[in-house]
This record gives sequence, C-alpha cells and structure tokens, in this order.
Amino acid sequence: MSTAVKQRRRSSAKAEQRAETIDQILDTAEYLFSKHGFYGVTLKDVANSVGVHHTLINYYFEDKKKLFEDVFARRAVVTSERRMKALDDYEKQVGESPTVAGALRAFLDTDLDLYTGGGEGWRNYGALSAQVASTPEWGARMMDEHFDPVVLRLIGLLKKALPECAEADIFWGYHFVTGALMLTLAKTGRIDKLSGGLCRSDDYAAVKERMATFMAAGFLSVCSRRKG
Amino acid sequence: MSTAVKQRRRSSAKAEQRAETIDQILDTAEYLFSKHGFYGVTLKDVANSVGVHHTLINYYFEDKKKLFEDVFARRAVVTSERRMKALDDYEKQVGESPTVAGALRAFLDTDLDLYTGGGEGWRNYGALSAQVASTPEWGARMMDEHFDPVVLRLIGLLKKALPECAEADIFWGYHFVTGALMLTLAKTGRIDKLSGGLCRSDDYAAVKERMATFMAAGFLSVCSRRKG
DNA sequence: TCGTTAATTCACTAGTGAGTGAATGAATAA
DNA sequence: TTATTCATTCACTCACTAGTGAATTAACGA
Repeated sequence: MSTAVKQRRRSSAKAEQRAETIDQILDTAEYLFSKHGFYGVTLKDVANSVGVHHTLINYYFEDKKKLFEDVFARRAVVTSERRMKALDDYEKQVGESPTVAGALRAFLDTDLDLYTGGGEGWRNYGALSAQVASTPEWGARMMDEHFDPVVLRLIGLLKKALPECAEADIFWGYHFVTGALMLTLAKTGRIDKLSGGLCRSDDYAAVKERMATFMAAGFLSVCSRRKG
Repeated sequence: MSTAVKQRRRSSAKAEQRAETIDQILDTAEYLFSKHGFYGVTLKDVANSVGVHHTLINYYFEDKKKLFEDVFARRAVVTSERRMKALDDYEKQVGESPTVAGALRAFLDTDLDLYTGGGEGWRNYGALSAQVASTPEWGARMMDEHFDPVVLRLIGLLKKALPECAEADIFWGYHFVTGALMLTLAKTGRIDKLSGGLCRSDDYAAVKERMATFMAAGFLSVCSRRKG
C-alpha cells in the first residue's frame, strides 16, 4: 500500500499542475478506498502512493472525510446525469407506454456500459459504490444525496409500465435490482471461484446481457402475483 | 461508540463466566463491526462497550483479525447448516423434479426467517455479512470459506430444475440473488427514505413475500431467452 | 528582474492504535 | 488452608494518525 506509481509531469503551468495533482490524489484515493474502505486507508497511504508529502492532501482537501466525499461525488454526478438522460431519451421515444424491460435497460445498461468502457477509474469507483451502498454509517446518506433523483425517475417509469402494481412491490423490486447491481460493481471475485472460472467478476458484458431481462421478469411476476 | 451496556453476572462459576464474557465480547464486536466495519472499530471501542479493559480482548482472542473472523464464523456455521438442511428436506420432498421457486424458497425463506426471529444479534450479523460480501480485501475469501458448500448445493438444485439452461446463466442468476439478499441484510434504511416510509429496511417479511417469486421468474426468463 | 503568489515540504503536536509482560486478585482443587 | 490456576487489569512500548503552521521552493506577472 505504498510506493509511487504514476509519473507526474514537472514542467507545466501552475493551474495545470494543480489540477493534475488533485486528479492523481482523487484517483489514488479512489483506488485505495475501494480496496480497504474509509478507515482502512490513511492519508499517508494515499500520499505515498501518489508520491507527495502527506500534508499536501490536507492542503487540497479540508480533511479526510471531505476527500472521501469528493472522491465519491466526482463520478456520482456523471453516472447520475448519464442515466437521467437515458431515461429521458427512453421516455421521449416510447411516450406513454414504457415497458419494464425498456426502462431497466435504460437505467442498467447505460451504467454498465460506463463501467465497461470507462477504464480502471470507473471500475474502482464501482467497487467503492458497492461498499458505500452497504455501509449504514454514512453510506446510505451518500447514496440518497447523489442518486435519489435518478432512481425516482426510474421508479416513475416503472409505475407507468405497471399501472396495476402495488407501489411497495415496485420499491422492493428496485431494491433487488440495486442489490444485484452493487454486488456486480463490487467485483469481489466470488463468482469466479464459485463457478470454477466459468463466470468472471469483471465481465460486465455478461451481466448486461442478462440483468434487465432477469429483473423485468421479476417485476412482472411479483406484480401479477395478487391476481394470479 | 462507548459506555458499558450490559450487566455482567459476577457470581458464577469460572467457566461459565468465561463463556459469558466471550459471548459479550463477540456480541458487542458484532454490533460495532456491523456499523463501522473492521477498521472503523478499535479494540478499545469493543472493550469500553462491554465494560472491560481493552487488553482482555487480546487475552481471549489472538488479535483483532481473529476476533473479526470469530465473530463472522460463529453465525455463518448456523445459517449455512440450516439452509443446507432446508435444501436437503426440499429435495427429499420433491425428488427428481425440483422447481426454481421451490429451491429458492428453501434457500431464501429459511434464511429470512432466521433474521426475522433471531433477535438483534442475527440482525447485526446480517448487516455485517452484507459488508463482508462487498469487501474485496478478504470479504470474498470469508464468504467462500463459509458458504460455498450450501451455495453449490442450491446451484445443483437449480440446474436440475432448469436442465436446458446454460450454466453461466444459473451462476449469474445466483449472483443477482445474493446481491439482493445482501442489500436486504445490510438494512441501510435507504428504501425507507426512497419510498417515503412505505417500505422499511427491517421488514424481512416483506422481502420474503416477494423475493423467491421475483428471482424465480428472473431465472426462467433468462434461461428461456435463447430459444424465445 | 523582482516581488507576489501558489505548491510543496518540514518540523511538530496531541492523540490513538494494537499488542506485551508483569502484577493483582479471586475462584478452585489438593 | 494453601498452592495454583485463571480472569482481569496495569504500566508500557512502538508505531502510526490526522492535522497545523511555518519554512522552502518554484512559477508568474509586472
């Protein structure tokens, strides 16, 4: 958990250098936090890994907690807006008759694409999210703050697609969806071992291929249950 | 995160007292670890909360990590055996023709009942599991060690129920199931806020009512996808 | 070229971390 | 009753923590 990794450009304008250093701190912190959690990482760990003095982190970030929140917020904004736009586009396309699978694809596949194509940074952020989402301490609060709007947008579409469905069924359905998504992003390597190598934790494409279909069927079955 | 909680009986046989103290340490550590994670809890936190000197914990447990592992192992054995038995019973009952929903009910409902009726300790353990499951560091390893047998037992039944289904689909389906279960056990309070109080994080009964049905439909849809 | 400003490091504080080995005191078994 | 065993605490160590304020260095603008 130490030793400098990246080379930092020396000869650049101040502002540029500043931004670059901040980014490196954020990237490195993101990586380390995703591996060991908030308390499992020290500012010194981050600093050593970036190759700067540890007090520099206090210079750029108010304190450790603020660093953590900044790390989380940085990409939360991006994924949130992206999915919001995907849901908007989907609604424009289908008007008053969305389907469960369609809404879920807009929500899930958009995100999975990001983690597939976004490089290592996004993958680290995914693992971090997964930990945050299952941490009662302040994880839940952070999820609320960043993702409530886009999630409620999805839920609005699901309600439209399932007008007869009890609201609670939809919320619980969404809960199942997030759980599955978060475990995917956690990338723990468990499924690799369990399946004897047949499935791979980092195979987001395999998840994308199945997840929206799987979950849509789940919604439909639960929502029709009472009358069946 | 301090101040003694429970009263400890003073006048008891040594062995009894010993067992009692160990249990209190385990219970308290379980609670604290479930709230703040491994690194977020100090041995002193645990000791203060139990009302003993912090070095006593080093007396009973090799080191902090061993304490954590003991906390996890204590109930992992119970839930694992319980579910194993439920799956055995189910198979005895249906012989060569299990259903997806039936197998999932044996696996999920058995567990959810435990968290519903098992008291605070089990609920804390559930939250701890959820964190462990999404922690790459050694979480995945601990899940493997304790739960592989029972999970593979479930997967065996699912294969029997879906003989035409690709193996990868079954593993990914199981992955979705655990994700959803773990987020339930995490009890973060997120769904409460999201649903405006309509759903409650600690309402395991509501989950039990929906989860096996939801997931069974998911399996069926994914497995029939290729021919549909 | 020089004063100013910003980035970075240095020296330090006050406190906390896990863990050890010796001391204490109480229950127990002879 | 007494020696022993065991649970518990005490006094410490050594390493590390987040954070501060002053010192240093390098870039920038006039």
